[in-house]
Parts: sequence; structure tokens; C-alpha cells
Amino acid sequence: MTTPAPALIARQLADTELFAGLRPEALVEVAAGGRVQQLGKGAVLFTQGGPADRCHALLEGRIRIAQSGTGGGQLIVRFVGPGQTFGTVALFTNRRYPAEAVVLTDSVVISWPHQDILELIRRHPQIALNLVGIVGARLREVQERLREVATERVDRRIANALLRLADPGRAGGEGAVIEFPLTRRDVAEMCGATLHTVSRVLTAWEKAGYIATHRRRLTIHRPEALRRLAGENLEH
Amino acid sequence: MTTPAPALIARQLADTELFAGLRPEALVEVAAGGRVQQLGKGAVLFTQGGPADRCHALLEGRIRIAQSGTGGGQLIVRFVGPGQTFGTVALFTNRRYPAEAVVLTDSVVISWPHQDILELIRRHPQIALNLVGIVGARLREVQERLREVATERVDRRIANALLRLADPGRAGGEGAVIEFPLTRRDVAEMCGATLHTVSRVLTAWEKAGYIATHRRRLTIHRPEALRRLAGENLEH
DNA sequence: CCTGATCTTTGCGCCAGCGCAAACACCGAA
DNA sequence: TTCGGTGTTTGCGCTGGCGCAAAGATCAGG
Repeated sequence: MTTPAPALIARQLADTELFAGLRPEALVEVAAGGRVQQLGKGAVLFTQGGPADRCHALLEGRIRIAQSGTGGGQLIVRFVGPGQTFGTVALFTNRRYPAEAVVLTDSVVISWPHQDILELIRRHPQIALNLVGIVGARLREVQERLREVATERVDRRIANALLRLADPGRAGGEGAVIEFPLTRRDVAEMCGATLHTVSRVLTAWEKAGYIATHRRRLTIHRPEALRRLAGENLEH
Repeated sequence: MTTPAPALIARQLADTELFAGLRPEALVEVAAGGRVQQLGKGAVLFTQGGPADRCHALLEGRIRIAQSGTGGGQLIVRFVGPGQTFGTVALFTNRRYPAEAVVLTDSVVISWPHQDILELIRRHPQIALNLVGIVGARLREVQERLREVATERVDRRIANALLRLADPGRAGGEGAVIEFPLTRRDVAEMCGATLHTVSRVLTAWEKAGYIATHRRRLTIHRPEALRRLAGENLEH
């Protein structure tokens, strides 16, 4: 694997959530310290419980972050897309990854050692502010999901899961495509259901014309129908 | 209400998670900008969906943070104890509180306006690092709870909820007391169950001698029994 | 000490969603 | 194209935990 030109990497880093707002020369400095890896489908970046020694950002591809419990039950924490940071919170808590990261579609990952990222933060405090925003937004979303799983019915949870996947930035236009492979099991593990129940619900929605699946890609044709099913919150 | 001496406040702030590690003169500066409030039981500090304009820290007392959904279902996000920060993440995301804060036992709260806290962070970057650690730890815990609610049985969830309440710092000694009033409904809303189910389970545990309740205070007599029921994870 | 309000316990019926199982569809590799 | 593996659908029975209801216990306030 040839190492790409730092200048090119720096330009990509400008679009990452973690390094947004940094000046170009700072980005070059950040890029210089990063290790770029190309990873094929199925590759494991880190495992649950393993020592957290690096901070990662995804340049291309898609990665699944999942946590498994004692009973074998799995929960998909989130899907990481290009520009997003992952495996970083662990560096600031107990230095152990609380979940595993598996490559879903061929990916390009850049990462920095723990010490380097601390040094970068010291030199560019904006990174720490970005990090607070990133982690804060994630905390907010996970709390919302927790409330849902604790208080709402399965179909609502599934509807919300699909809406979140299709619309990470709360855009909400007409019909959206989830542009990466997604199994029924995946959806089930996102919202605390069995793949059987998910299958039944999705089949019903497919018959109703709300959604469609083709080659493992899911398209939402009637987002407003899903939002209604999800009990769309008016207050925002 | 007489405003307490800044020096006294500064000393208390040294023990808060948000300002840990700051030098004494920085603490005095922080204390000077803070507004101290004494609040009685039942007082509402902020409501869900309201504009987030201040960052709060609890000096004394206990506060309940709860989120309610469209269907009326409530989820207790956490109980805030002395030294803890709350209502802060909202300042770094969409400036709206995602949950409400209600005083459980008479409390003393100190808070700063949004602009001031940003300025304090700029002058003392350590605060941002503390914040990343705080929010990171919370994210980790909420993710763990989400997995539990999604994959584990009720009794396990209840056991885990009690263990977390008794042992915020993962101490794990012999028998612990949860030193603030806690209703069955509270426990239910912490782990996605009904108060009926919680009552049944807790009564059974009380008969088995694992726990005891007296005047709304709960004592854990056999933490190891609860840990066994919770399916205690060996890997740490 | 009394009173109303809140919290708790317990019984009983029910149902949303799970668990198992079997048939089928689809996909990638050779 | 065939073949094996993985994902999907669907039926059927069951049960964990909810929902309702009613009685009892406990608490705060006067």
C-alpha cells in the first residue's frame, strides 16, 4: 500500500467532524502523524474489551460498531460513515474499547496513537471542542434510543431506526436510500428486536409501499408514513 | 439568600468533575462567575425541550434527570449527586435540553451562562478535557444500559440498576446503601419496566435477604447475589 | 394524632413479541 | 451453471411481563 500524499489527506481531514475548523497548516500537521490503512470487508479494527491505544477516523467505506453482552445478545451501537470519528471516547475513559469495530464495505481508515492525539489537542484546542460536540451528539442520540427501547413498541423503534439510518443529519426530504448493505438481523440488533419480528414488520411496510429492498439496499419511499408510525415528535 | 464567599465556593468546585485539576486561582475565577441557587424538593431546574442557556453543577443535594416520550413513557436518565455536572451537553449540541431536571432532595446548584463557560474553557482548556471525559463516561454507561434493555431480561436490568445506584464508582465492597429516596416507579423508569414488575422482583429479593427497604431508602445486603443475578461480566 | 395523598403489594387475564422450525430466495465463488 | 452458505419469510405455540384493579401500607402536612 502506498502512503497517499499528506496534502491530499489533509484535504480529506477538513471534512471530518473531529478536525473541522482547523487551519490548513494544522491539518497538514495532523495528516502527517496519521497512519492510513485500507481494509477489506469483514476486517476487525478492534474488539470489545481490547486496549484502546488509537483514535480512528473513517475516510471511505462503512464500519459497524457493535457491543455484545454476557448472554450473547448483540447491539449495534452505530454505523460509521466517511468523515466520522470512532474508537476515540475510550481513550478518555478507561482505555478499553466498549464495543467491536468491523468493516462493512471496503474502507480507508486513518488513525493516531493516544499520545499523539493528546498532543494535537494541546496544540489545537479546537479539536477538544469538536470532540465535546461529537460525543455530546452521540450521547443525546443514545439516550433517545434508550428511552425508545424502554418505552415504545417494536414497530415504532424499527421506524425510528430506519429514519435515523436514512437521514443521519435530520434532513427529511422525499424518499431516501440507505446506501450500504443492511440485513434484517442488523435492524433487529439496532432496536432490540428479533430478526423475525423485523422481517414481519418490514414485509408489511413493503406491501404497503412505504419501503423497498433490492440487493440488500433499503429505500424509503414514504418517509412521512414512517414518521407517523414512529409517532413523530412535533417539538422541534 | 446570602451569596456564599467565593473562596468557599472555589474550594467546593475543586471537588467537581468539571473543574478538577484547575489551579486555585482559576477556581476562584470560575467561582466568581457562577450563580448559586438553593432549591427545595420538587423544584424544576429546566424542562425538556427548553432553551439551554446555562451549564450547571450540583454542590449539594440530589437531582433527577428524566426524559419523556410522545406516549407519556418516562425514562430516568440519571440521578445527579454532589460534584456532578448536568445540563451541559445541550450547550454544545442544539442548545435545547433533551430532558428535564427536578430536585429530589433540597439542593445547592451553581451555574454559568453559556458565553461565560465558553470563555472559561478558552482560558482553561483543562475544562474541555474534563468535559470530554465526563461525557465519554456517560456515553459509555448509556450504551451499556441500551444494550441491557435491548437484550437482557427484566430482573437482570433491575439488578444492574441497583448496583449502579449503590456504586457509582464501581467500588464493590460489602453491602451498600442508596442514600436518597427511591420509589419502585423510579427503578422501573430506570430500566424500562413497570412498577408492578419491579415491585414483584424487589419483594422477592427482600424475602431472599438480598436487599431491604426502610423509609424509601434501599440497602443492598448481598451485592454478590445481585451481581450474580445481573450476570456479572468477568472481563474487567 | 388525624387525614389525604402517594406508594406498594398482589391477583388475574392477556397479548406483543419471542423462540423454534421449516421452506424458500438470493448471492458469491468456482 | 451449479452449489453452498447466508439471509428471508412465515406458521405456530408459548411466555415474560404488561395492564388493570383493588386493597393495604407509608408518608407529609396540618
